Amino acid sequence: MDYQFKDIEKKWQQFWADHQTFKAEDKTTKPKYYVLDMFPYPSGAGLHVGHPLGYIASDIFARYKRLKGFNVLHPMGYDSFGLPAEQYAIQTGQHPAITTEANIATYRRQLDQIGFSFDWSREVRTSSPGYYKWTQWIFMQLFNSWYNKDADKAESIAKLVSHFEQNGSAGINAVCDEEILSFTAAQWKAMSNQEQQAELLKYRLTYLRESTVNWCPALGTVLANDEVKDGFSERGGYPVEQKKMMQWSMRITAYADRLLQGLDTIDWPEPLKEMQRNWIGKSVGASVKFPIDNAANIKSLTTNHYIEVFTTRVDTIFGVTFLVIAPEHELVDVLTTPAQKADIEAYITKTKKKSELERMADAKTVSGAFTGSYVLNPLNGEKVQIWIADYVLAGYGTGAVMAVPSGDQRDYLFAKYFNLPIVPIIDLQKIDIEADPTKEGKYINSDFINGLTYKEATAAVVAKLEAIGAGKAKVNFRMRDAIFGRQRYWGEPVPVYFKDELPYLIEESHLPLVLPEVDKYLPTESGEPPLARATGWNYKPHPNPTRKGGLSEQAANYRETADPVYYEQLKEFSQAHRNQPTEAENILWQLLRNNQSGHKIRRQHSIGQFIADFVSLQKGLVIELDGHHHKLNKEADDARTEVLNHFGFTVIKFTNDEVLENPTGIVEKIKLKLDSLPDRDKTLLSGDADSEVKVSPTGGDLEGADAFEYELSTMPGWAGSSWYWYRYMDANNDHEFASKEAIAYWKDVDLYIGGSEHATGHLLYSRFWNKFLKDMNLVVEEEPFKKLINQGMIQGRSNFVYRLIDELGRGTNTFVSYGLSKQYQTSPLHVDVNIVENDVLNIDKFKKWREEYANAEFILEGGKYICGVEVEKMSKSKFNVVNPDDLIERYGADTLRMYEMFLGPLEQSKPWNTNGIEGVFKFLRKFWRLFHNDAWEFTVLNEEPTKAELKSLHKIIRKVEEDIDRFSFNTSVSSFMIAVNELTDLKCNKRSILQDMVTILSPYAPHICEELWVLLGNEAGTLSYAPYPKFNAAYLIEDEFAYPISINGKTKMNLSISLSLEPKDIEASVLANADVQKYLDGKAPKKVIVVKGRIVNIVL
RNA sequence: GCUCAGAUGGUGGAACUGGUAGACACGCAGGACUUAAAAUCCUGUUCCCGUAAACGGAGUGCGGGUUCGAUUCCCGCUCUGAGUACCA
Repeated sequence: MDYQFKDIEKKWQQFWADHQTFKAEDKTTKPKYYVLDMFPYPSGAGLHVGHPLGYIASDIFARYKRLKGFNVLHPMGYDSFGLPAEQYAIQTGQHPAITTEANIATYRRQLDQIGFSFDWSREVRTSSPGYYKWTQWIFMQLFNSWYNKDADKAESIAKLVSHFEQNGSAGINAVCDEEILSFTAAQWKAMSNQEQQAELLKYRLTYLRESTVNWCPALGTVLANDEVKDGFSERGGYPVEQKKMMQWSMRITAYADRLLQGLDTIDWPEPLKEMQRNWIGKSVGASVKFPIDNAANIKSLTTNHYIEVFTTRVDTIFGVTFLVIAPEHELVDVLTTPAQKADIEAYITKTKKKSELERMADAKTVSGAFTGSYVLNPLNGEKVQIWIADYVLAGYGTGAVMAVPSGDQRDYLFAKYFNLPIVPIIDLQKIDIEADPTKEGKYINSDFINGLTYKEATAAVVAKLEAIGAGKAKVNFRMRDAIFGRQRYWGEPVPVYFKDELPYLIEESHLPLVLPEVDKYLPTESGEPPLARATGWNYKPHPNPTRKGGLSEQAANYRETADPVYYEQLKEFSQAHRNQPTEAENILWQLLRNNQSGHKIRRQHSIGQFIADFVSLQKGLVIELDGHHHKLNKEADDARTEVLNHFGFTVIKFTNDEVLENPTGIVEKIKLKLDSLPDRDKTLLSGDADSEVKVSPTGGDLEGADAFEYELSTMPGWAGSSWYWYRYMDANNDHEFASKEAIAYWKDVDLYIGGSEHATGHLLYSRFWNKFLKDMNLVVEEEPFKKLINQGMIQGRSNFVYRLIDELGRGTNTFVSYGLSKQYQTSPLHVDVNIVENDVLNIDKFKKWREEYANAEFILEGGKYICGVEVEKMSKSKFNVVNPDDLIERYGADTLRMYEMFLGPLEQSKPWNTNGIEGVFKFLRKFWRLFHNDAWEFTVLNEEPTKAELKSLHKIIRKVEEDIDRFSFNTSVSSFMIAVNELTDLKCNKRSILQDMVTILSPYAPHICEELWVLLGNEAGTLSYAPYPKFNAAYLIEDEFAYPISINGKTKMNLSISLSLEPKDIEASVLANADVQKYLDGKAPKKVIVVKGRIVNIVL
């Protein structure tokens, strides 16, 4: 048979799913290898052709590692909390869980048909309670920790408390807030609990802090910087104001230095590391205190009698001619003299109108105002003017800068503008037209460092400052603590409640804190986050619903209807089902939970010996969802219905497809049914007569006088993705985020593939959480991702048609081919790339594409309509989106996989272009044909292979090994083509050669290889774990080599010479050659270079 | 401005440590098979001069340098892409 990719691919995808072929082992003697793709957000648009690029590369690598004898962990899951689903929910009222579920289903279908070897038994979703329970748990660990600088690691807050109790605040060297109290042990003990908690919050690794946000009252939400344009929201154009807000923050700055150091230990692309280094922004310098002149006479100057600055060029301190402080600086009022008051106030008013972004963006205009006061240079006592200017930001460093106009361009412009002195401080400085920040040369005008070099001067100045107590060497980081709260609905609830305005953790046994239902996904009218809409959602820490005097209510309730004989077993089953719901079950559950139908619905609840998918105990209605399983067991199913009827239950059934197509319609039907039913007769189920149906309490609906408010903001998008690689190690663990054994075995990710857009977000936060978990002894590695590869972005490639324009500038219905378009007046229009092949427009399809083109006319070149081309972002509006589904339909997954790799180096960005895909498809067909005769009958011989055949095989064995090791997948695809071309020329159909070829090719094109593997007589499913063929260099040894003979470095001809000859003999043999003599033209060569096995070069 | 990456035929790209530039594929041109088309197969295809061909010259963004020999190493520049920014 010809190569039937559709049947083959369907068959093997089903086989892998049925046999769990790629399930990673937990207990094995094999070495481990963990290959991970960056967590996808399941967007509504589904996969486009750019997404699978990295997944295909990682899949090839994973499959290759299996062949090489590794136990490979290659999981996939979804970062399923996020803004798009919430936006959609706001617009349509559709629960984000449902949208997300549907999107995941699309993703899964698309991923499956590309033939990835994921271990789906470990799938995780950040939005499922079973997952975010542990995100919340890690949050709790961060809350319960502080950073001990002396130990250089995070420690338990209990340890800090015991230190306070014994020694007070003395001797603590922590990363913490700036305004901490100093106290003795006795004073600590005398504090109220509330005072103590308030103080501890200043140390916790996650803490509440007031921060400024872009608040949009009209939208009732906080906007990111890039959602604000010129003081108005990008969406809707409503005014945006700066608002202070209490926000959860993560003390990532505690880890700044370790995050920086760690970069040297990991194998990541250099540009990516550089980005992180810049982001962390470590600068080594000094802090210097400038005493305020005449401080004693300034009224209300109570605290500091100096202004502190941070500088990276402390060596330039003698060039300081003025000081600039931020307009918001706390000392501005105090320092402003009466004469300057009007100026300063006017300037501050002006500044207030600018956003922080605008202040940073405007680099050209120089502005500022003099306060009228002075500081003294601590090293020479010179009087220095104090100015305010908006280029200095209060939030950065100390909010003050020492200005050195000779060395800093910004200070230079400022000094020129306001006529302030500019003092050169280095002899080589050239400062006639601009500042010169050089470090070369010797110092001048600089007191005791005159004549010194940069290094000497810096050391001398720091030493002097320290000696007189006016400053010290200091390291500053650009990175700030990360805000960890979002005023959104679709995210993890923060496991915190408030008592007397202070945050406390909920009890661990109450995790997960489940996201409550709300009527709308919008902020409240008073501007509170959407969670404030949840009715009765508050926390009551006690009494603890544990089973002191018997069963908890929930458990009792469960036992109520369960057959006692099977109780334990049933409980286990239903728990497992709840943790792994099907798509349809999950969607339906989101719509039925929390009495949304007006009735209490339970899921996976046991009745007799059975487990019902959903049940209302009150009404006795069982709702069953049918998958394939039930269809196959019609008899058993009917029997079950009969028994349930007997117990007084009504059973209604829906298929999964019905639920997926129209979930709300199904819910309507269920409601109608429930309303029409009388209450169930409870006497029918044995032992059930006098038990009372109670609504079981969840963490959410506890009632009581002393219930407390939960935190109403949710966690940001990066929370769930900051630890997910550990969950894959032990994805179904109910007791821990991952077991100690699993973590000890899998340790870290060996290969991580994804885009560089995550450089300063996900990849930095993940490293931070990982280091924290390491400090807590919960994980074993300091760095989570040992090796990282950035896949390049796939850009779109747009096609254009050129519409003829008439004399009046109006568009006509005539289109000019690209090559002729310059001879006419035309305007280019995007045309759908899917009706263009190799830049030739399919005219029939074009006419059908849009009604208005039905009668279009064309001016052709060479009988064809050629389209113009441009590289742009891939987007629907540009009609350049290529969907993998279409390509798989036409060519199959194996072709798509190989073509995406063939496109070029993985790391490089490139425009998507389907032009070459035919070649890859032809290659696979040619490969298939090696195993078949002219009549397409499978024909493979058991003959001994020839030398030439063995050479082809071993060349490719080695080539693919080398290429995969350096992630050069495109070159290995080319090599496969060469090998198959060679074997075709040799008419090779020898089993020993072809079977090895199948193994080598299988990571790239797994479906066709599985099929051929079985045709060759091997057991189905064994290919994925077959040993990779062993390379034997002996087959590649050559006796002769065609030496290129060059004259003065220009190749003139080739001469075959035995490789056993030594350079001296080669030279003699070359010079004796008649053709060479012709080139020499009787002249004696000056020099002859011979490199054995490489080249001969004759210099004349 | 700074940091990083890149620039090779009509196109995607190859050349791994300085040693035959353009592998492999697309496209294009010509041919075979066919009533025809599709599919398939064969041949050619860096540019220029010349041309039946041999042959000759130029050539890896631009200008220099090191070397017997440079796409590869060094110096200077241009352009493209990514990140980042009054960060003290």
